[in-house]
Amino acid sequence: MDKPLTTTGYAVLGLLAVRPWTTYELAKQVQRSLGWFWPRAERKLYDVPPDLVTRGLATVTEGHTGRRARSVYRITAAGRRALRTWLGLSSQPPTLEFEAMVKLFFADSGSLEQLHGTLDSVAQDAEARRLELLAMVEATDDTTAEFAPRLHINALALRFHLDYEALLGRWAEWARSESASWPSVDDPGSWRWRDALSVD
Amino acid sequence: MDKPLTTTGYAVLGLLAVRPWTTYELAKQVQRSLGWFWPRAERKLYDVPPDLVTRGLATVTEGHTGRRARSVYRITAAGRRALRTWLGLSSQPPTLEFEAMVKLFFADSGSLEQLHGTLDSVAQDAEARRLELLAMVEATDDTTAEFAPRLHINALALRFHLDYEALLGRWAEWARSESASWPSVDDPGSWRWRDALSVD
DNA sequence: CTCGAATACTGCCCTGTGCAGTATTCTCAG
DNA sequence: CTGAGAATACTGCACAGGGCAGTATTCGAG
Repeated sequence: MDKPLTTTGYAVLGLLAVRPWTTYELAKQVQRSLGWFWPRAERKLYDVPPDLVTRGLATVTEGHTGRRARSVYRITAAGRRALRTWLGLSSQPPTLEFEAMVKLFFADSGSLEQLHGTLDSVAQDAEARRLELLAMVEATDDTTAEFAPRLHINALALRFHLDYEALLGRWAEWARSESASWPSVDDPGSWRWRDALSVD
Repeated sequence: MDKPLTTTGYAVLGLLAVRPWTTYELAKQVQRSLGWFWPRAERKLYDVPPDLVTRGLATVTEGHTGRRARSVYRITAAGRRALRTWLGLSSQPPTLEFEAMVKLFFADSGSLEQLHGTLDSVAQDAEARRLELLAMVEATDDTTAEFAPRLHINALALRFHLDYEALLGRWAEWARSESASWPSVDDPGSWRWRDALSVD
């Protein structure tokens, strides 16, 4: 098993570089913080730390709370080196999975009402996530935050995600109002598609 | 196998609603058009059409070019009904997988130079994809385009993707110049993270 | 006529998801 | 002090999906 570590592996290694974690904490923390740009099912995150141990990138301390198991994982020096090396490698381009856009793309097989419903949901969901991000910013306190020495880096990521959710919301509202002028979903009437694609 | 169709299944069904396709064409077409918002490996797309046939949503005509097999898939009436029903269902929120953002998030385990390299790549890749999209717009001709009656819908999707790539590029350039003022990757000096998160 | 590109797939192993299931410990309302 | 529900701490299983290698045929340009 000298296959290269996956991005998910490096993501967990990155968290271990901040402080030691139990698997359970790790599984929750990945979803809270990295979940915004590297979403992974909780299930998967239970497999990753033991794999890091077999690779010598982390160590495990098996403890317990009463009768219940509780494994604490710590990064090793080799783990820090591997992480640092990885930070210098080139990255895969971002990939977007956007189910509502698939529905929009095939909207002419349905009704204008269905398209409007899809776009309204996109706008509402994006706004909900934007408010969730803003609440996280509000709740951040320089003195008590767990990641206090990492707040400047967090801010760069948050700036992107706030703007990204805002873009989603604005686009969905724009698309809804543009398509509202169409006689039907497969006939845009006098609507000129090139006007919608002008580079401003 | 009365499990619900996956989004990938509906995506292929949607293409079949436009016109009949061979598996090979389908595999290429999904990557060219839907690939921007529903990326799937070519390999996977060879499994989908036969599955649609077993569900009665498509039919297959086994033909050949010389000695080589060539299966043409067509949507059925049941397929069109299934597609139409699906267009009215709610969608999963968009998910973003952004490896470079994981690298940014753990940038304090590396150097400022590594962070700048990551951000430069993000900006360059985003600009390359934006130009690719603009070239697609330029090349579109109302009279000959294969998807001529669908250009208005295409334009809504393209507007999003152009703005999305522009956002990626602008964000990466902004993050690079902001972080350029930091004394080191784990010390932002006098840089105030709250200023970066103001809502304008 | 030849060689490389395009066509047309299949097998295999791995990553990752979703869901159900199991069991223990903590917390707080009554 | 007690009982119920939330949080902790996982595992198994089936299925979706990705990456890569491999196979073979046909087309088109020089």
